[in-house]
Amino acid sequence: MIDLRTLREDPDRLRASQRARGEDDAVVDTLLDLDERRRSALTRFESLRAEQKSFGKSVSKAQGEEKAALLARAKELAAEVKAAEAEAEALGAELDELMQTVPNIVDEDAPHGGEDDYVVLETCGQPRRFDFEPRDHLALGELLDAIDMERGAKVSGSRFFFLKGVGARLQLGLLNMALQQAIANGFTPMITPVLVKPETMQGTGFHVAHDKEIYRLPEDDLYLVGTSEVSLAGYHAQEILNADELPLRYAGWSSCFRREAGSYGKDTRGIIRVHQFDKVEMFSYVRPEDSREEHRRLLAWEKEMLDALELPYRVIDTAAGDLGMSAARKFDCEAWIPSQGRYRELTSTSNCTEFQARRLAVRFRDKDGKPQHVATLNGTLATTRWIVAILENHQQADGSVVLPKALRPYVGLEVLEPPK
RNA sequence: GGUGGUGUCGCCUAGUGGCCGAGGGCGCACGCCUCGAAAGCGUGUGAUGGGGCAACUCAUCCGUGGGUUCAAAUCCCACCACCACCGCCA
Repeated sequence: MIDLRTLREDPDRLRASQRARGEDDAVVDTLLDLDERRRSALTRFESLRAEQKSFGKSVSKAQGEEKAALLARAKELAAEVKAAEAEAEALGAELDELMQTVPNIVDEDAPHGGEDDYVVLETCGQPRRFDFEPRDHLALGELLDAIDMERGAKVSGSRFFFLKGVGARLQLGLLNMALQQAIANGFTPMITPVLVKPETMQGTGFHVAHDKEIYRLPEDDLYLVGTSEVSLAGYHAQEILNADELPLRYAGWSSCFRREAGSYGKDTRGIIRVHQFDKVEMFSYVRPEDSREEHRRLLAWEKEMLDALELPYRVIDTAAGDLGMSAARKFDCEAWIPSQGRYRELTSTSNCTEFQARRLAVRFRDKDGKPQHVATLNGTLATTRWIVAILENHQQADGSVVLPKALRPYVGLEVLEPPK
């Protein structure tokens, strides 16, 4: 949620942001008008209510006929108060509903434009030259008896899979390595709920009612998270944190669930795009003025992981039109995928500034003792998809895969070999 | 799933329709006292929104949401969380 007071003082900022995202900036005028009407309705209600309260006093003191007369007037007043309150509430609800649909104000440094208008910030490592025809990750996964898509589909449908044997070990090792790195960098490891209440989902910036990505359990009014970011953002909801405990950094380990509606026919082979995967996610609560620096730190930690795994990748600065609801800026790291001859997203780090905190009411006390919203940020440290890059980039002609040194102790193997 | 109990300002607690427009204690902050501190004494002590340059002021908030009433922390209903016991089950 954006800040209403900022909007009143500087509506052009939101207009510019909306245009950068390629969205309608007329919403600004609608918001301002609604806000104005709500405030005057609220003032009307409040003065009526004050009158009612003082009037009620005289009723309790009066006796006999006088009391009866006062009671009659009091009843009228009560009705007026009720009507005024209802009006203020209705306008408040209307405003709130509209506010819920307004995305975060984008960072002015974010590139303008849509999905293809990203800016490549840097390229790290060189795509490897193969002296044989490299296999794709699924061919390797099947050869290694590590990935079983067919039985995944049998049991759960398309885009589900089993990780088996060295595949299971690889994922556990990878995620554990990520978690250990996070711990070394001061993060508190967390294993989070994967089912959350609607207000948690909504507060993080996902539309429970409209988002096509979300799995729902309507009978229980619970929602499967697409990332532990959701649970970690909700973790401190409704709290006022101590300024001296910031920044708070959590590393969440969870399964993630995505419906992938509308991506029919895209990435249908293998585990690039699946309904359920596992992820270690970094999540930071910081002072708003520290959020840009923290964003760079998260990016640096992502790169540390990718470097340790000896993967060639590039870093892109996502354009405004391709940012999610909550993000003011987003950097993605994309690893080279030899079988596709292109870079694919492995990590994504977003600076959500105070947007999520405002919705979830996560605050801290500033120097003057006043509560202020924190800024929240998130970034990927490892996911199931990374297996794709590891298998493909480190494969050998016989289908075996030489694990990068840093990963070996976590997997307990140096080379993944096809079973005899 | 069932039965019973509990839910008040950071913590503990008072409060069974108007004197609660929430009292007290602890904690915390400031002041007095002191060479300094402790103790003691005094003052203050939340959130949200509206108005105001400001001191300030008005409204809302007693788990959440409804309802009854001129008036609700207090009465009624539903829900949630926690505790205890019972039943069922990885």
